[in-house]
Formats: sequence, C-alpha cells, structure tokens
Amino acid sequence: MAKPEASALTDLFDDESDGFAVRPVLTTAPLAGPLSYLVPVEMPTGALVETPLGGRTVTGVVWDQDPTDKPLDFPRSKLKAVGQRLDAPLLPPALRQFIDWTARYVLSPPGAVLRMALPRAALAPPPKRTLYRSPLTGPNPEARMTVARRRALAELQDTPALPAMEAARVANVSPAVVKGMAAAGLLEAVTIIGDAPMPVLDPEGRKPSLGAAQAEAVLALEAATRAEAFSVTLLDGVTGSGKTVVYMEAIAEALAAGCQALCLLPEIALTDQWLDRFQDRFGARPLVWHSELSAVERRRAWRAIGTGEAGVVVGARSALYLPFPRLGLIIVDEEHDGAFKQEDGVRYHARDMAVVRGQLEQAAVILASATPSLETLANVDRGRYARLALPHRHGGAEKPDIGLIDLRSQPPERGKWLSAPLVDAIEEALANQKQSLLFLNRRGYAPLTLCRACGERLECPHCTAWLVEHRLHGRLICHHCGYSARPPTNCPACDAEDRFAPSGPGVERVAEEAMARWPDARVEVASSDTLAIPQAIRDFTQRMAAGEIDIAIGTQVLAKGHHFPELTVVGIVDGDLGLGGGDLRAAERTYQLLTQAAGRAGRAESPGRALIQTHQPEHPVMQAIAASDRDAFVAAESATRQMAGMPPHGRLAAIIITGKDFAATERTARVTARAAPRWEGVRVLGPAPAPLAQLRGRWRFRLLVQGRRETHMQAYLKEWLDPLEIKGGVRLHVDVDPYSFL
DNA sequence: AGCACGCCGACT
DNA sequence: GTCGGCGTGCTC
Repeated sequence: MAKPEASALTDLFDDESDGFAVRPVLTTAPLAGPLSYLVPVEMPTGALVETPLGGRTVTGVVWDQDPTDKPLDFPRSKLKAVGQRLDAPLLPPALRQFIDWTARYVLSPPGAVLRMALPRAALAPPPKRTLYRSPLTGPNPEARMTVARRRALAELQDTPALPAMEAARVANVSPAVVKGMAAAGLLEAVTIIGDAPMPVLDPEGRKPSLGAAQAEAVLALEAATRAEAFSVTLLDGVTGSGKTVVYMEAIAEALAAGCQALCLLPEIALTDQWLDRFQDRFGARPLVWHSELSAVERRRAWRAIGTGEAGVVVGARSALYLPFPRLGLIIVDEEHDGAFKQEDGVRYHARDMAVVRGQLEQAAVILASATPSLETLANVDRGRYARLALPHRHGGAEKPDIGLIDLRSQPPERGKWLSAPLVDAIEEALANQKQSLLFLNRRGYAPLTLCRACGERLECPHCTAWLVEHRLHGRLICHHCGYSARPPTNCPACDAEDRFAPSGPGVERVAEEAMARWPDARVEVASSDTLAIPQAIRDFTQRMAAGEIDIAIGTQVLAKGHHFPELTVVGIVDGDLGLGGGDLRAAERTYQLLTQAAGRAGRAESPGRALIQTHQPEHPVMQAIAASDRDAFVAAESATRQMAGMPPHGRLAAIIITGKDFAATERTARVTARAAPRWEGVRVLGPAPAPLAQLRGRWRFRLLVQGRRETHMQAYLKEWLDPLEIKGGVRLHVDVDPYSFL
C-alpha cells in the first residue's frame, strides 16, 4: 500500500478522505503498546500487515482501538502507512483480547506476546508439493511394465492426485515405484502450491465402553461443552482411572457442535500413546503443535487452525496462543505440571492463561490430573471450578501398595544406593519375570565431583552450580547453561593427579549398581540423555511394554503417562529430593512426582508395589503418600501456605535483576528494593543473591513480593518499576506467580 | 526485537 | 591510521 500523496495529507485525525484511517497497529517489536499508522479504511481489524518500523519492516496486526487511549499528540501527516496485507487469516478478536490480557497480567510488552502468537514460519510462502495421478492422456505405451507398475496403474486409475507416500500406500508399492513411474510417463506428476489438507476427524468414530463413574463424568463434560459458555471443570481421577477416555468424549462433543478443541499436554515428547488413543477414537490424528515442528509443518498447522480447518489441536503450552476462530473446549491435562509455566521471555502459566482464554472464548475448560495443584483445589473450594471425580482404577486393577524404607535404619552399603528391602523386591520381581522401575530424578553419573586431596568441587565457570559427570558422554556438564568439558586429570585447585571422586548418585550410577548386582538382568537407563528424540522414547516404551527390559532406571521422563502391564516394582531411590530447601512448592512437587511414579506399578492384572527410600519417613508428605491420602496431604500443605500467606492464599511476584558486573548488579538490586512503594498487606523480601547466584555468566539477585490474595499485584509492580531507570548493562525481569525460585 | 549511533582494542 | 566490540536509545 503506497503512502498517500503529500498534497492529500491532512492533520485532521478523523479525516479519511485519502482512503486511510488512523488505526493502532500492534507489531512484533516489544514496545509498550500498539503504534498509530495510516491503514486503508477497508482493512479489517485483525488483518496482518507488513509494517514499517524504524527503517525496517516487521509484521503487524491492525489492533482494536482502546477507548482510554488519548488522541495522538503528533500530526497525522507524520504517520507512516502500513504496507502490504499478508495472505493469512485474520487474528480473531478473542485472541487479540487474550494477547492484551496476558501482557497486562504478566507485565510483558504486548508485542512480545504477539510474537509468540505469530511464529515466523506461519507467514512463510506456501510450500510446493508434488502429487501423482494417472495421466489424462493415458499411460505412456512405450514404458516398461512390471507387476508392481501394473498394479499401481490399476489402483490409481480413479484416485485424485496424491502425494507420493499416499499413492504408494494406495497402490501397495514403494514410493520409489511411484516416482519411477512418473519418470517413465506412466504417472503424471503435478506440482501444487499450498498446504496439505487436514485429515478429517469423525466425532462418532469408535465410542469407548465406560465404567459408571466415567459415564457420569462424560455426561457432565458433554453438557459443559454443549453449553458454549465459560466453565471450568476439574477432572480429578487417580492414575489409571481413564481421564483421557473421558475428556476425549468432550472433544467429540465440541467437534459435533462445530467447535474447535485444544488439548494442552506438559511434555509433547510423551504424546505418542495419546495420539494412538486419539486415532483409535476419531479415526485420524489431530494436529500436533510443539517447538520441534518444521517450518512447513508449522505454517500448515497455524493456517489450518486459523481457517478453522483443524478441529482438534494437541500441543505444548505455546499452542494456547494459536488463532482458533471458534474455540469451544480447552483441556489442560496433568494440570499440576510445572512444565506449563514458561520461565523465560513472556513468563506465563499456560494452565492459568487457559482459564482466561476459555473465559474470553466462552468455552468450556477441563483441568485433568491425578494430583491437582493446590491452586486448582482452592478454586474448587471457592466454588469457581466444578469437580468431577474418578475415584477408581478402570478395569479393576489394584492400587499399588506403597511402602516407606527408612534409610536411617536400613542404609545401603557404602557406595551403593539400593537398600536391602528394595533389592529383595527387585529380586522377587526378577524371579517372577516381572519388571522393575527405579526412579531417580538426577541425570548423569554423579551430581558432584570432588578432589580427595583438597576437597575442591568441580563447578561450572558460568553458573553457581556443580558440574555433573556424564559417563555416557564422557564429560562434565552444567545442567543450567549446557557448559561441558572433559573431566580433568589434575585438580584445578591443588593439582593433585587422579584424585577425583564422584559424589552422590545419578541414574547412570544406579544402573551401574544394578548391572553389577544382577549381571543377567536387562538393565536400561531412560533419561533425557538416552531418550533425546521422540523415536527413542517410542522405542523404549515399546521394549518396556514387550517385556524386553527387566530393570528400567529413569528420571522424570518415566514418571508419567506410560502403561507397563508387567511392571510390579517401582523403587524411588531418593524420596527426599526436593523436600526441604526454600522452595514453596517442594512438598507439593514431591507429593505429585512420587504419587505418579508409584502409580506406574500394577496397572494391569499384576498388583504392584512401590517402595520409597527416605531419610524422613515421618515427614507429613511421606506419610500422606504411603497412606495414599491426598486429602491429608492437601489439608496439611494448604494450612502451611495459609499461615505463611503463600499461594493459593496469597500472591507472589519475583523480580530478578541480572548483570555481568557484580557490583553494578548488586547496587541496582539495592536501589530497586529501596524504591518499593509501601502498600498495606504487601511485603518485599530481598534483595538476596539468587540460589543460582551466577547463571550463564550473569550475576543474579532476587526480590520477592508477597501480597494478599486481593492485592492488585500488577498495579503495585507498575507503580514501583515504571519510574525506575535501569542501566549499566543490568536487566530487570518480573515473574508474576513464580514457580521456580532459582 | 532489530538497527543506528557512539566511544575504545587489534589489524588489512 | 581504520574495522569492530557491544552499551544505549528509538521505533507511529
């Protein structure tokens, strides 16, 4: 769109006689808000446009006029005109509101939130695809004929043009045959520009058989979905009670009503079994959205969602910002999972923001978990969320029997990590040809390496963190910044040669112990190091399900979601990990993780046993887990939080101040703290050096703001931080509702 | 986020 | 003598 002639320009704000109106345009630059541009009058709100900004061109969206905005304080003639409109669906109004809402809540620039919602690849030019069909003029009579070719010709006679893979499947030949036939003139290759079509989902599909509690929950969720009004329902079901089956019926209901449905999962790498079940139910796979998609897949997905062609999307937290034009249902599975909190850039919690989007879309929201967060349970108590319980395991499988092993009275041998009762249980499982799973949330061989001569501990040069030995890679690795180095032979402090000793267990070390103790058993390690790609997770899961592994030793990648019928012993190597320490949610996380890990055992006919090694068997968290008494745990933990004024009974915000220069960073942190406004019911703690005092070479100080539940935390933070001038290479970040305290 | 403008180290 | 490091400031 060309800028109007200078002579036609006017400084009257409302004049549109030149065909342009003054409109706010939100760009992907992280500015405080939208900027004013000249926009052709016929261009609708929500249109994507090339937008000139400071000598370059960025993507912008024609934004909604905020009635509280003051009129422009500089002349209309100085405004730039937007450029070309982009070939893309309009950004729907509810998404625009949602972007503004998120920005106000997490105190990020709206442009930064828009950038999450507009992945670059979504706007890339459409891909070229080659399709194959039988030639309109008939096959080349000169071409050499084979059995496969003849069959392919017959099968593809009346099909529309298909991609090579599809055509090969239909004709029951390899894709190479299809391409060879095209080269020989037996098939015609057509080049198409555009995105591949979406598979069609069938809401009727194969309906599941349901137990009584499931059937009741399905009815309630179907009604909530059909209402096409905002509602939040906690689907509260023990591990193995069939939550997925239940909420998939709500998805069917949304589809039948002509609405789109979104399901958020905490870790997209673990969706394989989920996708199989979905395909089983609906006859095709849903659209998957996560960070590993290729540019072409991303573009296709984004557009199919924006046009409404995609009915169901399953994805990681970022899927929440996709441009659904008629979203009727949002599901957050494993809603308690910390992976829903984004910890850098725009720091939002996808579960909380899902509820907000549901409200803006007038959609039903389902939060599913076997161990719901205290936040969600508090909302149930306050009557804001409905609750549906699935109290029993589906198919009659027994609950695992959970036992605590007191490491004080039954310690493992020196240099070993498995106590006698756990060893006995595994031996029994081996004798009965059953499987065991040892769970330890520590990657690598040993979390700490120290020098026996001088006591020096090997530390990351960029972070305040130990280097973790990984024998698999033969390296020392920092789990915070990724720094990696060959293990030195000499101590960097005292130069003693070969005096290093590994300290503490990681999964590799426990595997070493298991292999030494049971040389005939098939032992395998499952961590993000050995299962880096989805294919590896799939392989591992299949080998485990097929009984090709006797003892699996894994980190939290193993804690959730999987169904291993022959697994009868789950051992928690260090049940105390995460308890204690200054982390608000440590007890809750430990409870959730241990409950989930213990829940892996005995899902089928074979009853399971979970054994938790701990130094504090009397700790209320341990007692609650052993008794499978969630209510007791929640009551105790909630009371503790209430006393301390902590979430969900109070509000928190963290302010993180970082810089390369220690003194300048510390000074900024102190000055910032001193500027804190005094508000009734608000406390500011700090500044304190962050537990990770140095990360990626930057020093870190933290302030913690604690308010009452009714405190308007955003207003407080704006009053405090807006007037501050931060300089000297120091940066300040705000984290509203922080999850990590590092 | 980019990109430009502006002052201090190693090189065609 | 310059090329370039990233600190700081600005974008309708």
